[in-house]
Amino acid sequence: MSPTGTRPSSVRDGRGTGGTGMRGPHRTAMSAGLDLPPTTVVRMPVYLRELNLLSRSGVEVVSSGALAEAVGVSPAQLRKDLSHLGSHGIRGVGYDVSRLQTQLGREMGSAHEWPVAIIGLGNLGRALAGYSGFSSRGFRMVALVDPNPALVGTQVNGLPITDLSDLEAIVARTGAVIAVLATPADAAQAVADRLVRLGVTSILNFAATVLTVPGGVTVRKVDLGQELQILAYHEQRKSEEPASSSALLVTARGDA
Amino acid sequence: MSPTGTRPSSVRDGRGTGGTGMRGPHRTAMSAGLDLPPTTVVRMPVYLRELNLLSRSGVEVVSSGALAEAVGVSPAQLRKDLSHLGSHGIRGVGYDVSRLQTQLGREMGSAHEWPVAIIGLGNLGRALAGYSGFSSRGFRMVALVDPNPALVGTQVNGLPITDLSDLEAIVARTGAVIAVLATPADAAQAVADRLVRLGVTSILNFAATVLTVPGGVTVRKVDLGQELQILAYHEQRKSEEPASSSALLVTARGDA
DNA sequence: GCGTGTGAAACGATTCACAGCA
DNA sequence: TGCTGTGAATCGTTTCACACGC
Repeated sequence: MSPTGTRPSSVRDGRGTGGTGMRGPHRTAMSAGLDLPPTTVVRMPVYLRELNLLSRSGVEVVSSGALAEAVGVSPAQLRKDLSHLGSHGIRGVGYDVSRLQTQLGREMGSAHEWPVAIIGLGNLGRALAGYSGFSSRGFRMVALVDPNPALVGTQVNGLPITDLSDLEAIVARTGAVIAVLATPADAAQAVADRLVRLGVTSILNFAATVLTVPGGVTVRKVDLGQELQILAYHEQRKSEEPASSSALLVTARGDA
Repeated sequence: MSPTGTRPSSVRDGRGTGGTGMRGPHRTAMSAGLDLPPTTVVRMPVYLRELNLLSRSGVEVVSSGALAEAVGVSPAQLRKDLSHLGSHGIRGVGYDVSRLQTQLGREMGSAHEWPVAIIGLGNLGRALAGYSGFSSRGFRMVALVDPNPALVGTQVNGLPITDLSDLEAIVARTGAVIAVLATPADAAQAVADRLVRLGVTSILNFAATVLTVPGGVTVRKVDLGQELQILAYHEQRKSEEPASSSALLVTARGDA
């Protein structure tokens, strides 16, 4: 899509890598900055979560086979993924759970708590505001914003809802760099534009619309209706299929 | 794909369909049942949504370039995706919006309304029960199930919550083949097992755990904490990067 | 022996580039 | 002329298979 500069800030790549060239893996032995393949990045949080679970149950060492099975990937894939962070396993044994946990956590940015703003507090936004899976993974909701006068001033999970017109002030004050967009689809782009102007560089978009943002801003879209439609496609295929004898249908795994 | 590998029960088998036989509404003898590439399947609902929008605004013809830009993919990719459904565009002109809409809708299973059950009505489950993006895309919530006595009997969006112990009865009665799992992580696998036994063959899993299901059952996982962690990873990289000269880092598009 | 780490092979998805047709 | 449809080239991801070290 690179071409078509029709609209304003579409952008897409740039793949700035170039520059000083030194960027590949192993920039420094210690600490992060690794350029992981996108598919690996997506799986890392899953590994991390499983490691936390293992750690909590007192497991100290885990093999790629065992961990892989727990998270539903192949052992080879797990090893390849982990190898991107350098070599931390012990041959013939496995991985030290707590070491790997630390290493992976640092790489994924779990080292500190990220302040998050939620824009749009309808049913979904309110559910997200109280979602325990956020806080347990190192995120703290610091701002709830909605234009609805009936909501402004009320609290969700102990945090007051601020009026949309105060978006700039509250984001600046709380220092949120990650925003969760749970507005109606037709409001999403306008809000995203304001957020970007404020310095927000990561957006989790629940609105069923494609956001256009400048380079340097990361957007992840979660479209719940889309997910169900994907399932419907598979359902339909199954029902059409006349129980073909040798069929061995594959199960789609997560992937996002 | 099929991560199979060493997994225990996973995959294997030819479609449990057996038992209750064909559940899905009509098998619509006519029309495809095309085996689309997984990445294409994921994008189809996005195209479909945009087509609905265009249709509603009276647009009758759209080019791959225009449609592609609206949904954030490259024109070549869009054409390739659509070409899987056969040739429906007009060279030199573009695609007939309503024709494409119909064709795509049929292929994705939007031809009829799918009955859906939601298990787990905590904050998230309740939000999903009232989520307009489901009904507007051809899904109808027909059963809400939760073990909490305080919730059982109350209504969400006009639909009463049933006790978990009545899961079998309500699923059988409503004929739901698609289920949305919004239970705590530690309850998810057990509920999934029961659902599968009941003939449910598609599960949208919001619990932060990997489900193991027999072959023929499709699972899609939506892990909200994971999504934020992916954003955190990118945030971290940006903050570590000392504003490398001409850096113009990439924006992650969908994922899958 | 066992399990990691990793090149190399296989596979799949995306992009390119252009022939073909309205 | 303009845009679709599509083989061919490219790129990225996954899987294989085996050398290496505990």
